[in-house]
Amino acid sequence: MCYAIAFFYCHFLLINRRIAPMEPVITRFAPSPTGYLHIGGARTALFNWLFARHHGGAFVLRIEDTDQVRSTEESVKAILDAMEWLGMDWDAGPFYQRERFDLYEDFLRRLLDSGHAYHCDCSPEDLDARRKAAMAEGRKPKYDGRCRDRNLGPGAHRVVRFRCPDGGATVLNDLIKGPIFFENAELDDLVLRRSDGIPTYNFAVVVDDITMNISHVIRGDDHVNNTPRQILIYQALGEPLPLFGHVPMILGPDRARMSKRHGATSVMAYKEMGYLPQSLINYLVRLGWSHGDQEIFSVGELIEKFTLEAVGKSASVYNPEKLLWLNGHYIKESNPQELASLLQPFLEALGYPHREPEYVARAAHTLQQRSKTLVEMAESMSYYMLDEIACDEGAAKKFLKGSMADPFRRIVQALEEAEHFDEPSLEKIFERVIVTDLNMKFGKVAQPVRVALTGGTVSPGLFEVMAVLGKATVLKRMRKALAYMEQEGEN
RNA sequence: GUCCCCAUCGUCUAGCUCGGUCCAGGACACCGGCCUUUCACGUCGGCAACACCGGUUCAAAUCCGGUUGGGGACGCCA
Repeated sequence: MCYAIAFFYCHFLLINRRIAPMEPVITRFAPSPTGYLHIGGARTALFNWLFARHHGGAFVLRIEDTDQVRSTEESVKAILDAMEWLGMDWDAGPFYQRERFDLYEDFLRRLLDSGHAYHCDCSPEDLDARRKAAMAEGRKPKYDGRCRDRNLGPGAHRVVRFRCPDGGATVLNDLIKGPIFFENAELDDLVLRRSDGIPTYNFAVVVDDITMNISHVIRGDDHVNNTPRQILIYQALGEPLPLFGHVPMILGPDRARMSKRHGATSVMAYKEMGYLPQSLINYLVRLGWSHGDQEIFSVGELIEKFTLEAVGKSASVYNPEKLLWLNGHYIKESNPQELASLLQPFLEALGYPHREPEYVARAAHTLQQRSKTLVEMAESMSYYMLDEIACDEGAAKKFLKGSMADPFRRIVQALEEAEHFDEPSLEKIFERVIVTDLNMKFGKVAQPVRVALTGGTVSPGLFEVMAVLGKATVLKRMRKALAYMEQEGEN
């Protein structure tokens, strides 16, 4: 019976929507400034942003700071910084709920006047005790309605509660999950205004979404149960409903809700770890959303292709390895000049001396295929950046043998005479000296040269490295290695 | 405990709307071959899933019911 009514209601909503399409599209991201922007929040923001951009609508940023105790200005700044880094620009805001208290009062007045709200003087301690008792007896821990009909006026230590209908059902016609039915009897008389006069979240969001003309409320799954209460408030106010879309949660590897203990959850931590914003965007959008088999999306493509219909219903597990892979992909795709400037803070952090951006770009270019983060790339660049390289002792012992002294001497000599120091020329020189003159395999000398030049056994192709380093540096390092080998030879 | 949601490879997912084209496709990770001056990149190949039970049907990953499992919500937090 209830379902029949609910179904009918849904049908009504659908028809209604077709007749009066909600134009224009206005979405919002409404974080509470109680910490940094985390992965989950960023994805919610992203979906809202993409949806608005896709429809040529507006994206609003609103700071939900009604929690006086936990909200901080640093958090606001951290969130804005992260939004900016990810490239999600907003068309209006940021709005602060603290600055809108008068507005909430107006709406509260309407509810009070129409009898949809009432004052309540139950103390928090008392409520807590009653909730616990109800739980213990297996009853729903909802407000028991004690003050409902006491006709209390305003006063100190009194809150304002919403008078929830006793019967009937409320339908949430979710854009992602489909219709969801709630018995109103399950809902309770939620607090709209605290005893200190500050509105609660559930009331403030409704007022804000109404007054900001939000057409689509796209938010986390964890808000599903709040939605019927909010719908009831809209109805009590006689205001039209926005459309709701609840996106599934992001879980940690243990399938529990993502939290700090699952590792880095702060967006900005990824910046510090040398991730590119487009990697995070691309990774995040694919958690819950897909477009056939495609994995790589530019932001432009996302705006073009993003729809709520393609968002899945089930929660997804956060997988940092795939993000790493994507970052490697975008590093390969980046142009070296850009990379060089992005690299700058990481190079400085490692204490390398300053080098020309053009030089850094050429060095970075040789490492694009083998770096998954900017941090990794910066670390790999030590032999490009430092004058005195640190040589791995094991590698030196193994490869800088006395038997290599002769080939090295010849290489040095040939290099000294070299007119051009580009890759093809260098390759020709080595070909001549090693293969033709000495009848040796290039592979024989490659590792020793690599150790001489980079101090280690892992690096980009030798000719690439030499071309970047330049004649003077190459010769200096080759001679130094030669000296080491001659010394070894004597022992 | 009550309410709500979800359920395809280890993970992200395609397919489910319109049941046969799916002994289930792609990607990450993993394993192996090739390429090769190291490491990577690239490339080729491999491993690996429709949670379970029942129903509807000539036919079910796709529809229905139940079970189990997982998640979320039950605040004068958001």
